[in-house]
Formats: sequence, structure tokens, C-alpha cells
Amino acid sequence: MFFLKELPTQQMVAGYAKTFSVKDPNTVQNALTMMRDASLLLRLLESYFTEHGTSQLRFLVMIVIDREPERDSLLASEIAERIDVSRPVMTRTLKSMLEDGLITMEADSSDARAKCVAISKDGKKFLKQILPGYFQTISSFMKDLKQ
Amino acid sequence: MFFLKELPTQQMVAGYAKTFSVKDPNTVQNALTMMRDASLLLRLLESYFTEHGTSQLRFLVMIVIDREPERDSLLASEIAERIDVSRPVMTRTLKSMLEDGLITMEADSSDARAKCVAISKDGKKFLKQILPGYFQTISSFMKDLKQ
DNA sequence: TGAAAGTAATTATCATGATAACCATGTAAA
DNA sequence: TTTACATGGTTATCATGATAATTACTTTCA
Repeated sequence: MFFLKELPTQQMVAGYAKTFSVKDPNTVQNALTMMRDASLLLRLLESYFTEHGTSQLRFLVMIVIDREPERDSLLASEIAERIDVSRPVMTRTLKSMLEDGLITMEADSSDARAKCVAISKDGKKFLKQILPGYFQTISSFMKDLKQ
Repeated sequence: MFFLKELPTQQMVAGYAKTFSVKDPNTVQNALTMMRDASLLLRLLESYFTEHGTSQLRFLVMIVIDREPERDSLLASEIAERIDVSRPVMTRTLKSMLEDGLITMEADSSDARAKCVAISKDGKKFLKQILPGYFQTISSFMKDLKQ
């Protein structure tokens, strides 16, 4: 993830906008700002996760299972779909999370192909440990943004 | 680049916020929304670039050189710094862009280590071709967002 | 002015995203 | 019920991001 550190100035966007008949230079400027800010925040979060020996993807896997209201497990394909990541990446990630004891996997009783993924006790404990810092990182980033 | 397709609902964030004493759940919700939207737009743009045989990184390389007001070339390290990407990635990318004739590179006259990177004629032509669709992609995405 | 530190670029290597192709199982339709 | 298609998951492979270490040149300063 990366994006321009210094955004193009308004004049610059206005210049391009004129050359290429863009009707809404302000909207374009807003979009560029949004992508830059999101890139910065995602980097911050990624490095927060790295410091704690995990990653954004692993975190999201645990979150989507944890937030599921009526079930305590999801199929690997459901997780991939919700996070919007490819299935091979999900396979690889779940394998390493299983090895690290963060999740449990068992065969689905009604579909022999499927695998039910749940958060382990250790996984829940770990999630609880990292969530406060996650929210803290977001809050302080957003505060800085406004200034 | 990926992020949750379905954002946590306000209730859900409020729930986590209460559990973890987050003071500003709305700010957190806004940050999550921003990261999701930026991810989607960046994906759209990446696939636009792929369709045209290029990538966001190659595009940004050309943009930062093109927008430079008083010079028509930049050092590889300056480009990397502005785009906020690592130097080895820059080395690799510039190599392939040079092979494809999009840029020119020559030794710096005052520093034997450095390389001056400029956009080639073909590169400029190409940039002009893809910019309208780039702005169009951003505009229509932002329009959809508001609805 | 010569040693030490700093910097531009590269190489080697790893991490993590994607797609394509593949099994195995499940579902639907002739 | 057999054939065709769809789906869950995996494997193989590639693309593209990162960091660490290296080379070559520049700068600083004792």
C-alpha cells in the first residue's frame, strides 16, 4: 500500500482538470486526499499489527468471526468473501493461524468439502489484547488529521 | 489491498467501543468507512491501469515527474521518496519502464551515483491517453458513493 | 587530507497479494 | 441415474510490496 506523500496542489489538479475537461476537480481532490489518508492509516495499522506479531489480514479474520451474531464459526470461503481476499490467500493464512493456535478448524457436518473456522480461546484472548491499541491508533490518527 | 466488504454496523462498533472504552465511536466508524472506500477506489483504479497495460506505481512515477514545476527530470530516490515506496521497488519499476520506453535515464552530471529519470515522448503520449479515464474512474466512483 | 559517516542505487531474499488450474464433493437437469 | 455444472478448498506460479546488506561515490570534520 502506498500513495503520494505530497498530494498535488489544488492548482495542479485544476490544471489537469482543465486540460482533460474534468467537471468536478474538487471531487477529484477529495478522492486523492481520501486515498492518501487511508494509505497512511492502513500503514500505521499494519505496523501496529506487525509489532504485535500479527497482520491486518489475521486481525480481520478474527473480527469477522467474532462479530458474527448467531454463529461462532464461518466457512473459509465465507471469511474470504467478507474480507474480499482471494481464497488461496485465505487457505495460506488460516493454515498459519491454525499452527499458531489462534483458530480451530473442523469439517462441516453437512458438506464434506467445507471447513468451519472458529476462534480459539487463545485467539479470543489475543484479540482482546490488541483491540484497544487498534482503536487507539485509529482515534489518534483521525485527531491528527483534523488539525 | 483489501478491506472488509461489509463494514461493521454502528451497533457493532458501539459494542466494541463500550467494551474497550473508546471515546469516539463515530470517528472510528468514519475511519473504517474511509479505509473501505479508499480500498474499493484503489482497486478500481488498479484494474483500470491493468486494462491499459500499466499500474498505479508506473502511473505515479510519470505523474510526479510530469507535475514537477521547474525540472523535467527527477532522481530515482526523489521519485521513491515522493511516492513513498521503497528504493528497491523503484529500481525494479524504473528498469521495466525503461525497457518499455516510457522513461529515459541518464547519469547525473554532478553526482556519479545518481540517475536522472525523465518521461520519454512515448511516456508523455501514454500519460495523456490514460489521464481522462483515470479522472473519469474517480469521478464516477465518488458520484456512486454519495448515493 | 584521510577516516568516518552519509547517500544513491542495486542485489538478494522474503512476505503476501493475485490468477489459473485442479481435486473432491454437491446440486440440478435431461 | 447419469451427465453437466457449481462450489469449497488447495496447489502452483507469478507480481509486487518490504527489509537487509552491498557497492560506489560524496560529504564532513578532526
